[in-house]
Amino acid sequence: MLNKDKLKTALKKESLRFTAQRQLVFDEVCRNVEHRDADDIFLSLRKRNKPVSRATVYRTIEVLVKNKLLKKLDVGDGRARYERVDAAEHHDHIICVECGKIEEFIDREIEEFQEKIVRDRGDKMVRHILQLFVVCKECGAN
Amino acid sequence: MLNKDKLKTALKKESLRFTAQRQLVFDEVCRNVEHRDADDIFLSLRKRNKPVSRATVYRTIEVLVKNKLLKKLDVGDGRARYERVDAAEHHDHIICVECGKIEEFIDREIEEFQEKIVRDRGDKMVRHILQLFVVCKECGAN
DNA sequence: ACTTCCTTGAGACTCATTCTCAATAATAGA
DNA sequence: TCTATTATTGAGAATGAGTCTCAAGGAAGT
Repeated sequence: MLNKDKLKTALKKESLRFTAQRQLVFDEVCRNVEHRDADDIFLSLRKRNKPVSRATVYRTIEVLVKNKLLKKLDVGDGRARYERVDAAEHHDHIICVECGKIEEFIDREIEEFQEKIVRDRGDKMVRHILQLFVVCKECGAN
Repeated sequence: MLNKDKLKTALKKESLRFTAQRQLVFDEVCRNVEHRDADDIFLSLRKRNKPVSRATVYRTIEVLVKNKLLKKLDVGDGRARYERVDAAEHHDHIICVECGKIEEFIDREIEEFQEKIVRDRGDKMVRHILQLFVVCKECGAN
């Protein structure tokens, strides 16, 4: 499905109108720069002379997250990060506490253990967070 | 080691003075009510006629977290929770997105997988977060 | 095109947390 | 113990990410 159609589908599902601003925000997050915060997106649009207000950026992000076109990431510094969701598999994050670099990893086995824990308790998994805070190889070398 | 000594040791290590306020905050968090936010601690002290200012509560919490007498927990609602660290083993959290209940679990195998991932990359683990967001059994039944 | 009612933008507001700074208290030294 | 030094405290101001307000503008159905 084309990007534009993904957005339109999501908006229809939410009974929201398709607008130029929502398209601009979605285009911006689709530029595939990873782990950006809301202000990055706002400023990037403004810089490219496609200004959309902060309020609209936040409002649009909310819709995108709700419809799984965008993933929200909390790295514990009080600013949410967002990353585009595409066909790629679910992944978790390794965050360097010194340089702030965020990398991704996947571990099927851990995923399965998590599922099992929840299933065994009789709960229903909604989502999960697995974050490994490290001093990365480069930072550790200094 | 006695609680008071744990605090004194931490303060000495940080070159900070032992004060009645810091003792009060530490006593309060040691009352073992789990997963409290900073304002809970502040209000609880005030209610028991042991008022300590918000600023001091926050400042003391920071020292306690840094010295691993308290663990900070981010459940994604914008208010940090704190739980006392005692002899008990490290654990992770299951959070119900409907009722807000926070429970704990331990899984040695997941822990080991995490260690291995970091080790294999050449990074050094500082801490990790594993949170399973669920609809719990009780909430799912309704 | 008309009408309805949703969306937008600018800035006010919220709320957790941090900062400021003058008054107070802890510690070291005499 | 008394004093000098320097850290700590508290009240409230400041911060900053995110949310809300509401009048003006725009999308969509008829």
